[in-house]
Amino acid sequence: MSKQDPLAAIVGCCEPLAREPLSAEQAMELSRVFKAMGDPVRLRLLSLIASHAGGEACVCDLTDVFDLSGPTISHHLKVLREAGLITGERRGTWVYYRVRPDLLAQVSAVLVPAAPESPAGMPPDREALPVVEA
Amino acid sequence: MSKQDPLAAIVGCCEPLAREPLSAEQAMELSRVFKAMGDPVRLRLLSLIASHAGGEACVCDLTDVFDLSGPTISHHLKVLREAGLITGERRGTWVYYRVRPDLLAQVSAVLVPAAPESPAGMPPDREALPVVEA
DNA sequence: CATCTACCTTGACATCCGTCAAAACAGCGC
DNA sequence: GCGCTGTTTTGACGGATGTCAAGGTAGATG
Repeated sequence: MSKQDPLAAIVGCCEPLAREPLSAEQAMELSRVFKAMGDPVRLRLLSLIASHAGGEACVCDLTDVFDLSGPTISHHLKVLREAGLITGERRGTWVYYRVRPDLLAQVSAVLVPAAPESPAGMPPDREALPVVEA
Repeated sequence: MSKQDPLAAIVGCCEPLAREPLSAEQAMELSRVFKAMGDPVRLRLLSLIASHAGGEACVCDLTDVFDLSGPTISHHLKVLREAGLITGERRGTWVYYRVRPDLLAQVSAVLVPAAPESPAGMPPDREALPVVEA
């Protein structure tokens, strides 16, 4: 459970949620990644980096997209970095960030709904259960 | 953008992150789901419900798993419910929760790394870029 | 109707978090 | 070495959040 590289904790970590409950430790590590993505600015930053031409984005490409100060963007990038979602590389005065697709793939796989191993014969009306009125 | 049913906002919402940046609105909706999963207790609750026999769990199955008070569990379930991740149904004095697999599938799909449309010819050494030393 | 169990809501509190101004650090060119 | 640009860190502040005690609601039973 390395704090410096959450990927090490998450690789091979978890069956799909629908198959097996997470342990307290697994939930602790995985929730850190979700919490990092739980802010709209950070989520947009992640998507900007992931989809940027060349698979990486310079901080200078990111800061003007938001009406926020430089330190705020820097702070958000740090949160993403520490969650293991991105890696950064300095090239001269510029810093370029890339996403870690392996981590995203892992997290994505944990969320996948019940695999085709779902029990056959489930009553189809189960899907129509009413939502609780709050 | 219904506040009562985030699924309505997320269905068909988003290309994979790696393909296209999220808009501010998309990020706002999606980050709400991630924020809901960004707490270890809530993530464990979600996994317990998702993997429970019969695809649903009664609150009474959940409360003893944690060393937390009833109101805290209730609050967490509410957060998950309002994020659209679970639905609840009262049966007599008991309340049963189920996950919404369609929402999970959507969110999972957004996180999937670059699809097979990735540009061929990417230099393989790109994966070995060093992590910035903090 | 009274009593019970299960669950949810309210309000208070301590802790956490997003934001920015100021300061500091990293790298470059002269 | 100095001045510049780009980026990160630090510290303060206001707002958000996890937790629980107290209180309330929903449903079942006698």
